[in-house]
Amino acid sequence: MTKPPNPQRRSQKSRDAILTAALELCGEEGYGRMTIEGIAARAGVSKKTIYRWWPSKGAVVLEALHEAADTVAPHPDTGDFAADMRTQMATVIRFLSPPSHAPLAGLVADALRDPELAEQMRERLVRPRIEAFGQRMRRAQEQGQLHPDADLDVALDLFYGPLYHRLVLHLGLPEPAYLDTLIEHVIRALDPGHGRT
Amino acid sequence: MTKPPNPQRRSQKSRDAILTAALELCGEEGYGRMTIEGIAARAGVSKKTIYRWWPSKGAVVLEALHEAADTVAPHPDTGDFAADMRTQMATVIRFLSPPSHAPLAGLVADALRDPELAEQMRERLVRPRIEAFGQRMRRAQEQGQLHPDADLDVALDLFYGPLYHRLVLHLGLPEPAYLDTLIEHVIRALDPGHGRT
Amino acid sequence: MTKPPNPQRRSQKSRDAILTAALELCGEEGYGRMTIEGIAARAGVSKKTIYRWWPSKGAVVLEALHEAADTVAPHPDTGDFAADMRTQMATVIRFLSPPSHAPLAGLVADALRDPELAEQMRERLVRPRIEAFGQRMRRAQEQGQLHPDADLDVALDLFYGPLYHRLVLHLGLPEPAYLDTLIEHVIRALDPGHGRT
Amino acid sequence: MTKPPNPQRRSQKSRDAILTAALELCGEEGYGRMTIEGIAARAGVSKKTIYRWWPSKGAVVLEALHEAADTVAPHPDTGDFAADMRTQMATVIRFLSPPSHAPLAGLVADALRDPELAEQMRERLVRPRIEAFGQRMRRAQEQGQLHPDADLDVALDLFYGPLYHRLVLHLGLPEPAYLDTLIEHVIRALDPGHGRT
DNA sequence: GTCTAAACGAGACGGTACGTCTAGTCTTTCT
DNA sequence: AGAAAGACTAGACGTACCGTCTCGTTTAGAC
Repeated sequence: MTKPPNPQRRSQKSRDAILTAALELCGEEGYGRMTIEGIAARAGVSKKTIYRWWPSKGAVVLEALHEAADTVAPHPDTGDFAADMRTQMATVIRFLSPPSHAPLAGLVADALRDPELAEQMRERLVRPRIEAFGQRMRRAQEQGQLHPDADLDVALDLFYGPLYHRLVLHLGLPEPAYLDTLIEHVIRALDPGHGRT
Repeated sequence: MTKPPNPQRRSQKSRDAILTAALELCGEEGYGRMTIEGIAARAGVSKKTIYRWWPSKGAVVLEALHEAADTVAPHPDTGDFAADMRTQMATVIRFLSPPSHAPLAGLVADALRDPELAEQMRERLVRPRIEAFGQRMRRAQEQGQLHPDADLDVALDLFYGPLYHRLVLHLGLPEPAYLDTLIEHVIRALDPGHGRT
Repeated sequence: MTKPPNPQRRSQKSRDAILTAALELCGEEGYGRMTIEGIAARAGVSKKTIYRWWPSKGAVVLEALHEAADTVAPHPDTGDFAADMRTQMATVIRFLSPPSHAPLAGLVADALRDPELAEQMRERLVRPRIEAFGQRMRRAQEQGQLHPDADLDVALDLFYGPLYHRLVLHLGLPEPAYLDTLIEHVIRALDPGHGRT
Repeated sequence: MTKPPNPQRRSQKSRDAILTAALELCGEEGYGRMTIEGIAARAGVSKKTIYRWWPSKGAVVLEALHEAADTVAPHPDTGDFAADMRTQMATVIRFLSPPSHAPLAGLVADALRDPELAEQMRERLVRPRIEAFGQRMRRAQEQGQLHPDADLDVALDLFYGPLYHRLVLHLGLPEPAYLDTLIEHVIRALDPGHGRT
């Protein structure tokens, strides 16, 4: 019944102010204490304008992260796969700390109870990063730094699983030394040639 | 200043009704839509009684899960470590999948924004299961099914990390065949003898 | 600072559509539920166009009523003053009764909280009708049907006061028989010869 | 579905604070600009508490007026009916004039678009005053100051009609001298013995 | 077996944020 | 330049829960 707004007439200024305010407030007060009203006030924007373009607080944060994310944690390629993974994962860890103020952690929490948001998060935020990881991994295989039969899915699970496991069970994100240990184990796991003789 | 209530005079009937109502409502409406008011109404209990004994909705669900959990996913010991892990992890996966995932997923979501709850969850729900996993792993080492130098933390991260990673990023929990692949990789990773020649 | 629009370039079509839409909506949904947005939508006109020419919803309705009113309740002159008053007042009563009372009652309500609108209503809608009543009364005096010293203000108050009194206190507008009784009383009151002996 | 609140547990303090705040705000900002939010803030009360006991702003003002009204305009009885009417009507006029006219005028305006409120206003605010007027009038008849056949309804219409007529059409409430003239006319009208011989 | 203190049910309270609504302004595009 | 379309800021609306706070009413341990 209520016809959708016309995106062509959208105010770029308001959009930017909203996304900026959301990230700021998330950092200052934590995702949980941040409210739509607070975002509107900070951005100097009417609540209506937020509700016109986003269905929920999570959707705003998702778009803000999407906007910022490409520059945040790219996969470097220095030629040393293990070292590059260490660099990239350290960035991700920094991005998830501290959990209560991390936009991504809040988004993860909301997505656990909002399937629509979960799908958006997966498709817009997660998938592209999985893709980027896949490309880096394939280069590592071509350069002989990773076994050519290594499975992308398994690699993803073993590299990043520990991070989210520790994040959501509050076991403490890995320290650098432990991160090295983890990466070493995973690379070994991905080499099927190392099975028992 | 408000003195704590006397646990000796606590009504067992109310406590049980509250925990039962919480799990029921969680299943029926979802964790997010469940409210303290709703639990009180369903349990035939005053809101005050809930707030007297628990600080938050999450704490109620945590206790309800704690009550139910010991029986949920014990670590079997048939003598075959890989097979036992497969069995146990399959149980965990079932527990993390719809429709039964609501209470735990909701709890995880709340804990991401409530450090107090996060600590309770870790100490009461997670730690005991880590301990149980540790015992099973040590037996596997004694029986020569796992390398004696295998690191407990790494093992935990690599076995269970993929599950939570996939849960919170909504990538779909592992199917049985893929679960086998994962376990195989992890056991290989835990064997330092499989390092480069 | 915003200069007034040039009335010469005003679109007659828009003006008519707005006034028509206002009266229609007033009848269909009631004055209170009618909105400027609704009028604009119904008239196929931009809100801006309404605000350009009228300061408020009340002003639109006022103009619409003004347009329609001259033909509504003229003072007949059959030579019988009492009978003519009965006719005219019956018309007014019909105008103040459901379902047609919506525009005027709404206007009256708005004017009670908007002095600007109140003044417009008095000058454009009320004054001309008082003038018309005055002319009819003076003819009645010339024809000897009303005492030559009868006071116009008092006559107006006593004839029409009961109508508005009953309208705004929701006491029910006069039935025909009671209207006769009222008119009889008023005409008697206006004859100072009928003072105490 | 939503069961009504229990009046026995109602907080008298909140009720009084709300009614007081409503009348104060009405005087300070005017009925139209007064909001439920404003009343709640001024009274130090939650909006919910207002909505729990009253359906609308008008209902609050109605109750506040009802509370205050008995003491406002009683019908004196000095033995001189005309003089007493003059006194009482002057009080009413003062009550309907700025700045004190705000609550009643606002209520009248709201009642014109809210039938429920209109009925409440009539039954709780208007009827009792009509009854009081009727009693005074009957005493005047017994004391021979008013014709024994004088009609209560007509008397009410002719005495008070001019006040409301002038109020809602913004013609200016009667000055004292004109009030005398009016009363004189009305008393004459109510004496059927003064008809033409 | 009373007595009595505290836990209980019920639910009203002050708050906060929600998501919706309309007012009135401003911007863009078309005629 | 006027008008249509409609996005914008502003802010009140009425609702939902929150967590706190009385109220009487059980009820269980101590006397």
